[in-house]
Amino acid sequence: METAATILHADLDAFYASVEQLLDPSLRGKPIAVGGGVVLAASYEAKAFGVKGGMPGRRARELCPQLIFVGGHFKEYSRLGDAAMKVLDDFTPLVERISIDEAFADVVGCTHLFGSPAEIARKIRQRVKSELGLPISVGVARTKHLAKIASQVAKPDGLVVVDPDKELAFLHGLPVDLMWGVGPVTRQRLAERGVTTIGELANTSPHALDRLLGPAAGEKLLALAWNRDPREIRTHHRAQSAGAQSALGRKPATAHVYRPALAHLADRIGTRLRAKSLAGRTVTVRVRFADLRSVTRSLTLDAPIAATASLTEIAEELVRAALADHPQEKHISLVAISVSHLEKHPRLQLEFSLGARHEERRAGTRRGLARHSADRAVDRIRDRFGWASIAYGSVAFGPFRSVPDEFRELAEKEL
DNA sequence: TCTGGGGTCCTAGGACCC
DNA sequence: TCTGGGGTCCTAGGACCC
Repeated sequence: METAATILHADLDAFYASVEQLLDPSLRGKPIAVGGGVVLAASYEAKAFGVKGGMPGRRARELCPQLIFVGGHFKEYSRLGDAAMKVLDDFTPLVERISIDEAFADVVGCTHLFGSPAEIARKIRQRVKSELGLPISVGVARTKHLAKIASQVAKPDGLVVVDPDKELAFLHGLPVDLMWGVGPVTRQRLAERGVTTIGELANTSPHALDRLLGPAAGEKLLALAWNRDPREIRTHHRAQSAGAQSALGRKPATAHVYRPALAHLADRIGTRLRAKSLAGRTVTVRVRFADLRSVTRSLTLDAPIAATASLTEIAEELVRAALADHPQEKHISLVAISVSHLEKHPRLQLEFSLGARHEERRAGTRRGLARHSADRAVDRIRDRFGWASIAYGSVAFGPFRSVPDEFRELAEKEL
């Protein structure tokens, strides 16, 4: 017997822009963009002009002179995204939240209560519309990959159900870039071989795909093109890393530029880690030069750290080393820090391994403990009075604010 | 006015161990 | 003096996703 199509992929349409149009009826039916310097989200009316997320605001205005920029109601995005996803929870516990506006759900165990998967999908769409006032598209299929493609095809504000016996007929006529894992580079490489549809990809030799995309990617795409998707619904997974970045414009590659930026980033990351009693062993920095090329440097420690001052020091050292390797680069446009190899830390056994010799190790231990209690004091003050109520020395003036912190938080994954 | 921010996974080379 | 190979970890870079 064939497996039934019980996987749903639900995706709120042009989410931030739809929320703005919901909150301000005068914006409905008009091309709007959330953001300013950069477009964070565009309404469908704006997308019709070619306006897309991530696009510089100036470029967007060129494409669509009547474009209306609106500020973000971040609290509302968070509330409405959660509320929409909670509608899925009312049908099944098997929900995998992908982001603020997107989730998979498996309704295999609840059709006897609520009807067929297609009927459940209709109910979900109807409830999100009537209770929250937001359009949401849903794809229904036997696999996650196909359900996701179905919801993309359904947009805007639609429902597409893929019957198990019509899967390949549905899939093979679609362009390759609808597939999970095909971005601009892969799409271009495939196009150079004359492969533009998923059907053409499916009929390309494994050997050719190997050479073109590498063994793992080739095999994966071929499996997906034949609708063999091994991925299952994962109800809760935790992030493997925590990071933060800051675009700087075009700034001299000097310590007095990157030091306060790194301190701010380390502060954000350290706060998040400590809030979840986590610490990480690997610190990675990225430096992007003025021409947008970037380099990374990383360091893996013996023991995990979470103290802001330690993260800052290591990040500074790594950035110094990266810049020293590229002395001809005089300007930088972005710095980033990421902390990985995360571990739950039961006690204050942190940052002990800063020196090789015994004395140094003891000094390092004392310093680590002192840093940890300083961080805890700051964390507690922020819990009561808000994040901006206190900051580390040179960060106090918060000079790097290309994007509001509230927007950053929307993109953070659960640690 | 030269493009935001938070993530995941894969590859490839080298060090090191057995 | 020359010769094998597997496994794991670390580092750097890159593609991709939302």
